Amino acid sequence: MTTCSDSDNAYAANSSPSTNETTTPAPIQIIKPRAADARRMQIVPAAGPFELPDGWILEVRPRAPGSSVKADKYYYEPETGRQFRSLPSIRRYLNGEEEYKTMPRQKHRRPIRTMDELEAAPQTNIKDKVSSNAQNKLSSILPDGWIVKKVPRKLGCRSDRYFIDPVNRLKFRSLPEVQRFLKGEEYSRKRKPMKLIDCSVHQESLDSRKENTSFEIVKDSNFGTSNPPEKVNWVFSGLGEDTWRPFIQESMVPDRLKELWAESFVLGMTGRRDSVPRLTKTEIDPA
DNA sequence: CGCTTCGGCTT
DNA sequence: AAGCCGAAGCG
Repeated sequence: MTTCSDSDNAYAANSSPSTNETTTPAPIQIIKPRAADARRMQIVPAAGPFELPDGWILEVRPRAPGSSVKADKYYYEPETGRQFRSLPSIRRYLNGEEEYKTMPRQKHRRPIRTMDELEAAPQTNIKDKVSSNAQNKLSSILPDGWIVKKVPRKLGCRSDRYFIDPVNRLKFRSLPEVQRFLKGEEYSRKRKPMKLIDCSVHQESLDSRKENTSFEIVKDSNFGTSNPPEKVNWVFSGLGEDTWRPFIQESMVPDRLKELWAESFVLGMTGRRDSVPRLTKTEIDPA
């Protein structure tokens, strides 16, 4: 069973006579005809396919040419003129949901505070085997110091990975993207790396980061010779000083190292571009 | 417009 | 299963 209204997108079916490429086309309004025998009341299934109810208005507002997104859609309820930004939002509205405008968010889980909780937590895969093929692949592709961020999805059990270059403060979505970047390939408007946001202190930006997120730092060949970490999980454990806590396999990272990493991590995310420290063997070895 | 998440397709 | 990536959803 596939959800969503597949891509039956009601773009103005090539009936637009002007085939100008350079100018931004004007918004197009499509009024969905009301079926003669349209039922007064419509049952709206909470999940599954859902399409624009009869009589509703769809406005397609094209974006500037070359934009990574072709157009934005706006929907209007016929009687009230109430505007909606998406079909799911309309469905929520018709279902009588109070907060129909925004997607329902997963409840915040209580931050993890203890080792026991950490081990019990499903997504903080500390127990991952360190030397899997995947891990080796990461190490071989990603330059020293790069970070892999794994973001569990709100729904379902999948995750999205991001590859972060802390020095340039860029974020990529796949290894091929990273490789293209490293090769100095041009990137088109699409496929442009994302800039790392400045999440330095305070309010909204921090709030939106409360959820438990697992980070892995990919092995850095400079990270010492005796017992180099293949991977570190950074576990966000609530607000306060000791917020990001690195774990290697099961055990805590020695304090000195931890400090260096934390420093590098935080500065990489928030600091001035020119002040990002590089971890070097000499800094670490003395430990 | 830009970012996050979803979801289909590929590997 | 995991990864890639287009695109929906929405701030």
